[in-house]
Amino acid sequence: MDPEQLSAALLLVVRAAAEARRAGAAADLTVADVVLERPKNRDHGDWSSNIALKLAKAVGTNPREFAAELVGPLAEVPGIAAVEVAGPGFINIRLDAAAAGALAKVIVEAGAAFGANTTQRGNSINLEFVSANPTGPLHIGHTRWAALGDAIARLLLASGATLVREFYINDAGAQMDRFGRSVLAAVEGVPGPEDGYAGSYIQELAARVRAELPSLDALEGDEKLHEVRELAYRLQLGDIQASLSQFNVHFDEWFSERVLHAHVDGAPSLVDEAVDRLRVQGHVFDQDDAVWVRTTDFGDDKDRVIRRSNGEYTYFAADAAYYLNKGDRGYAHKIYLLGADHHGYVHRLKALAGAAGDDPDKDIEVLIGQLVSINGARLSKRAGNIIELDDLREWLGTDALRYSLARYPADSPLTLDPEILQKRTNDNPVFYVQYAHARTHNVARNASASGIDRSAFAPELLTHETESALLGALQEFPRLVAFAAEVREPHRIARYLEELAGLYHRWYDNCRVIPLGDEPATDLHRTRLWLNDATGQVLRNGLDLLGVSAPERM
RNA sequence: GCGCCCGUAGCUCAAUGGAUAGAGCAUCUGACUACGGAUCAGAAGGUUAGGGGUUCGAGUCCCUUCGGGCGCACCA
Repeated sequence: MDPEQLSAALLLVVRAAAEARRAGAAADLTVADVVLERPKNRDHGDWSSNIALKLAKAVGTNPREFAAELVGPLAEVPGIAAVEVAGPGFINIRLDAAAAGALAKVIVEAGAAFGANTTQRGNSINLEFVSANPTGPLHIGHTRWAALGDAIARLLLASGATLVREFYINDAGAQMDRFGRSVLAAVEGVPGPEDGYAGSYIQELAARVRAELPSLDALEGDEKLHEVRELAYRLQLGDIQASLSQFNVHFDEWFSERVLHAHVDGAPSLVDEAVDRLRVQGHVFDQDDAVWVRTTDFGDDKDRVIRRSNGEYTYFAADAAYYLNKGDRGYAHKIYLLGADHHGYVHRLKALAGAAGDDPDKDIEVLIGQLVSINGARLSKRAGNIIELDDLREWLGTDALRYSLARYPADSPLTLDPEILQKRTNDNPVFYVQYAHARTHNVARNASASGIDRSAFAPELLTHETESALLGALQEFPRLVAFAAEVREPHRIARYLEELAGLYHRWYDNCRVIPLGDEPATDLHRTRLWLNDATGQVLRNGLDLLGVSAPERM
């Protein structure tokens, strides 16, 4: 018996009880109103409903009394073993062992698909994240957005959304010239410009540029600068792409800002068109020889210049064109994952959506992630004291790194302690979860060697307290995936996996799959193997949603 | 000054307006002739920064004070 069936049964009972009281409010009730929760405290049963607390007033009684009227009919529902009223009027439901245990087989048969759901079906989403300037290597902040963004993408895809992972390449602004001049200076062995990039990676890029462009010395002036800049840009972007790929983050679209500024066959650029399109919507005005967008109409604290008095576009103009382009490509819903140092940009992006005629509350979503730091130090690419994604990955491994970063909500500032991250202990709970998964495979291997197989399935035998708890957690997984996708919070998957791993270890301690000594193999052992394998499957599916591997041996 | 985020156990952090606010680490006490102990059982640890409000019910929502982070360009 799954939660949907239980909700449907509860709905029927509630309707009948409300009608008996001649309360019209019950007629409008749907399954969505009858929310079942898995109680935190196992003593409160397998499932719990607060429906009596919510409806008591509407049906003209108090919660406990209304709840009491639901208990009898509910207890008659097949698969329900016990129903009781608790506290202020909660209804606690306990399933019988066979109804709860049937899930083990469902999971094993569904395999990798268990957890997939359709709650996001029909949503066409553009998820933009990382979007680092191609002027230097990815640092720990980018690493956090990469881990988080990719996990959010996996959650939404598992929930049925149409989604593209997109990386916006800021390759058209003044920072590219500073980058080019910095590399050129290094190539020529002279000090870099004061406003340039100073990390040691500039020297490395210069060496690679020299090696790949032996004819460089024949060039001069702007031509030389241009060649150096473009080659260094390609090399740096290639490095970024390789870093992310090794980090198991694969973008579907690498969108170059230059596309927005290009005049194809002399035609207006996408940026030109974007300003015109915003003007048509009525949110653009001219003042002091500049062109402005009235972003204050959408909550910004001041209006923003989109085209300067000298005729050049601001960065904001490219963003406007980019936003419109995403819509033109068919993505009704645009999600931006930005660092907290860009939070001042949220109102502007919302205003863009509004000025484009979209709904700022629905069509655009900006997720702000707080900064990551190490030992309290703020990291700066320009100062050159960054900690690179590549170094972190080699140091800690993709699995531990991705898991640690996806384990916390984005809006919680995160301080990584190198000392703790180096330890292979429960400070890195990924080891706890992965070990539980490896253990399920070990048990399955041993079972096979002992002649225990899945030839019999008798779920009514799964009566131990730890089996009931384990089944309860397994049952929650599809709803959790849907919820985590809806609120864009992958850390809920990580926390769930830790709980599930703990429940598995406790079950393992109490319930043997393989007979001890001369004990004969029974259907109980065989049925437990189903539960063992089901748990391994859910651990694997959950880890996969976080982009973390599930080793069969450790 | 204005805006956004945060403040929860000694530490790192959870908690969809629900029941006695939970995990891990650290501390203390136990379980290895083992389906790999990278595990498990138990103890201790809290005025959810302070105050007010909303309601059947507030760590969560609203107001306010204090403390911390970040941001407030015709830069990108």
